[in-house]
Amino acid sequence: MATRYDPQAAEPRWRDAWAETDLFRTKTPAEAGDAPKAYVLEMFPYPSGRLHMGHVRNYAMGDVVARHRRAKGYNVLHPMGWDAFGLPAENAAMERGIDPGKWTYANIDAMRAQFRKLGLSLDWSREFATCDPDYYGAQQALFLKFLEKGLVYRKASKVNWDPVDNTVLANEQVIDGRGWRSGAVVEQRELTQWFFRITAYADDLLTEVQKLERWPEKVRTMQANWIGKSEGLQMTFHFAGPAPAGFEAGIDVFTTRPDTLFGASFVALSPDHPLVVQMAEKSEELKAFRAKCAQIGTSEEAIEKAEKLGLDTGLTVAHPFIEGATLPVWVANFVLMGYGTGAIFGCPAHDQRDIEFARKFGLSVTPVVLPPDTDPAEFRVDDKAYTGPGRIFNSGFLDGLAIDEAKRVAIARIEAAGQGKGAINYRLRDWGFSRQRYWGCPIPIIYCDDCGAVPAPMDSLPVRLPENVSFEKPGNPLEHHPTWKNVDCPKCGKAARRETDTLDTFVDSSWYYARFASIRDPAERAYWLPVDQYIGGVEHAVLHLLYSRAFARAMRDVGELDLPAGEPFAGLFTQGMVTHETYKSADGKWLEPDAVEKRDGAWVETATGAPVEAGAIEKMSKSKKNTVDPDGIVATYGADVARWFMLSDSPPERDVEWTQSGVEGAGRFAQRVWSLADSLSDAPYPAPGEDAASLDLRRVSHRAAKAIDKAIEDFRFNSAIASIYEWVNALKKAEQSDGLLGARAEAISMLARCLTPFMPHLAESVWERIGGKGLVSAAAWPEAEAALITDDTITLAVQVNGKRRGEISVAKDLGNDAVEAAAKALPEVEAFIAGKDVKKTIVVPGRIVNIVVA
RNA sequence: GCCUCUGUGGUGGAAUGGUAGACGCGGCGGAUUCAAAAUCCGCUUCCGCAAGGAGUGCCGGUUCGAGUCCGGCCAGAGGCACCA
Repeated sequence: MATRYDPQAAEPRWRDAWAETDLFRTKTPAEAGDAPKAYVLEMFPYPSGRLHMGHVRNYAMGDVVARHRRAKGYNVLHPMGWDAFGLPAENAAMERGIDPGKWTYANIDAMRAQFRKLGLSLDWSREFATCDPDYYGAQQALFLKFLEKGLVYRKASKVNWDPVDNTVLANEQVIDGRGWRSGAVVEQRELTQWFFRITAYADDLLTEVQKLERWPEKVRTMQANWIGKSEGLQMTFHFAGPAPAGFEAGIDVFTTRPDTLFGASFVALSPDHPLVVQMAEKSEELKAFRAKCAQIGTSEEAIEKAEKLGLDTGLTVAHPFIEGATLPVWVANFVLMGYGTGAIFGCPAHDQRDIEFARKFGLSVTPVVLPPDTDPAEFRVDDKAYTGPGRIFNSGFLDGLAIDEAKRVAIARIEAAGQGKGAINYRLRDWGFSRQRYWGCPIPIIYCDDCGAVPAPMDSLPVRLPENVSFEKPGNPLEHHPTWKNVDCPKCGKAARRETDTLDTFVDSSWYYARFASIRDPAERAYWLPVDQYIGGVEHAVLHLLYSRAFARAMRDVGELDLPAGEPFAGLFTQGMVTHETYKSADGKWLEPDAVEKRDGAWVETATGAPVEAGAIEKMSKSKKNTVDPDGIVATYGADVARWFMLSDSPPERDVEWTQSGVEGAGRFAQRVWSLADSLSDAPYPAPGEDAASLDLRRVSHRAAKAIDKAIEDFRFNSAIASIYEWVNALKKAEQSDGLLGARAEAISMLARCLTPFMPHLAESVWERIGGKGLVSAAAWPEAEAALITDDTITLAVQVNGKRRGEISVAKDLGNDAVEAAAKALPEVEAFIAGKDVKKTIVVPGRIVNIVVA
């Protein structure tokens, strides 16, 4: 009597069995012996309190890799923890009066329970949350070591201020002029902040990212662009007339186009340039101009319009190469204080911004780069700057040189004159990581009126967050706490104050991977790192992944970490999102998938029967109400089915659309697999037969095992799953033939092992049903027998003039001449070559025959 | 504007330069059933009765052979963006 597989009964039973044997606890290096190590890590979650489908997909992928590696004999580290600091906890405190810590730990408990139901092969003994005092205390120690090494410093600067979240944001956290979390338009404020000197590693971060072969090309380019290296010249323009006080030396500019110096027609300063700030004190006109520039702000719209504003300062500077020539000095809104020196020279003929500026304000335009095959007399620049290749002209000693050569010569001339130097500039800025929030890692600094900023003593760590804070007042609760900030100066003992800023939560996630590796034994850090396979969303391509790479270098420089090339993540995979169709009622309200159904081919609201418009397929989000709750899916279909469907439908790097029918298909498949095992008699089974049918089935099995193995290695989980489907279909068919029991039993034993990474619970049930030894989660990957994955006879396609006309079956090692003859003898081929002149025949052994006729 | 990626049936997607459309979803047909559900089996790129022809966003090239390589376009997605 056929039985059905019941995931609700089976899944908890197997999870208990894994827990009892502590199956996924990593071995120590000594226990592991010769086994290679594999550190498989998925980006750890923020404990929002609820799992979503994106989590299921992310962690299902990681689990496939971890379980596969384990089966292949690796000592696997596959940990889980919580990125637990952050604003949502404070928002909950404000809205509902709950303590952020209690709220967070309750969420962690809820999510851990959900995670456990997924059957992930995690080593829970290494679990921690970033809000654990142990963790953030260690982080404070790191901060102090960085400070000592000069990698952390404090300075006053203009910062991005989020008026809704009441905190500073890093440049990386400002998206289109808005806060990445709040969406509020970001303001500029002058504040004293702690900075991480990420620019110290700019060059290394750029060089090494190019070498990360197991990272997606996309992420590598994104990081390279973000770092933004420019090589050029930094030089000084001397004033032609009397220099303003304090600027006797002249004006420094940075340029990547020293070859176009002869085409310079003006120098432009940023409205925030110190010289402009100084002059504005005595000039109402300049003051007004600065205000006007500041107004435009950084909003998307403002930059889109990009109207060029300018004001002539009346100052002039001397041209470095042309005796007696002078250039006017302007203030221009398009010159940014934060990049280079905050001043440029403008060469309108060969820079689009400069030409727009020059045309608007009537400045001269001198072309100095002549495009190839162009008559100098014919060459004009109107409103479009010429930025292509060519030869230098109108340029004295640079005439006739190619652009690159001219750059070198110009730089050499400026250097010889002592007026400047070849220089490299980066777009990357230091990371301001102070945040004016409560729920974060306290910065271990004490301010003393006499001693200044004093590091908290190492033995006073962790500097703990106070409990019983009030969220009544806006602003930083630590600032408002009655006693917490009052401490004595560690140096002089006088009354002093704690730093009330906390660290950006991106600091917490910049080194957690190292904590997992060393939480049991500090000596294991070197054994486990780097992470062999890191998996997460592409939205972290710049922020988290860049910070982590920089942190790994900083940790190396303070003796905390020793990594080849400084890289923490040897392999990176960025998975796509989970999407779902959206539904809208006639009055424009979003409807949940559960509230609608299809009747007679049209979508209607289940409750009312009112028509529903099925809309775009978008990322699951609460606002569009197109989310599907993993708990419900797990309760209905089981964790295996949810995992399977997440991986089956799309390549892992692409988005996958969640569909009801797809999940049902996955559920059907699970039953089908069960039926294969269920239809076998009880073990023991005979050895596979030697007959042709048995051999055929064995070939299918051994080839499938190999194909699945390879596809998992290559992160082609959807292809691995397709191979499993084919295999199962073949096994289903084999049920109808007699005498295949041995081959079928062998196949199902192999299938159980190949299925384990994807559907671990079902695989255990199948394994148990066929009398497998121990747990299949602990079993080795089935090795394909070489003799069974090669064929004696092969099928070759036969083409005439590149078009397929038939196929032949021949012995594998048949000679080319014989193959050719067999191909030509095919009736369907003969029809196409009869009476024609066969010019040549290409025989690709094992592949194809192509007969070329006139 | 610059950079990166992606374009294949009704649909998600397979194809080391070698039989395009594996596998899933959907659809159609059949078996089983009193009937249904479940399950099982088959068919399913387009045109054509067929022989055959066409076909991987568009145009061209390399090759015996191109979805795949090269050049030029078009469209969509993502990233960066007044970065000198």
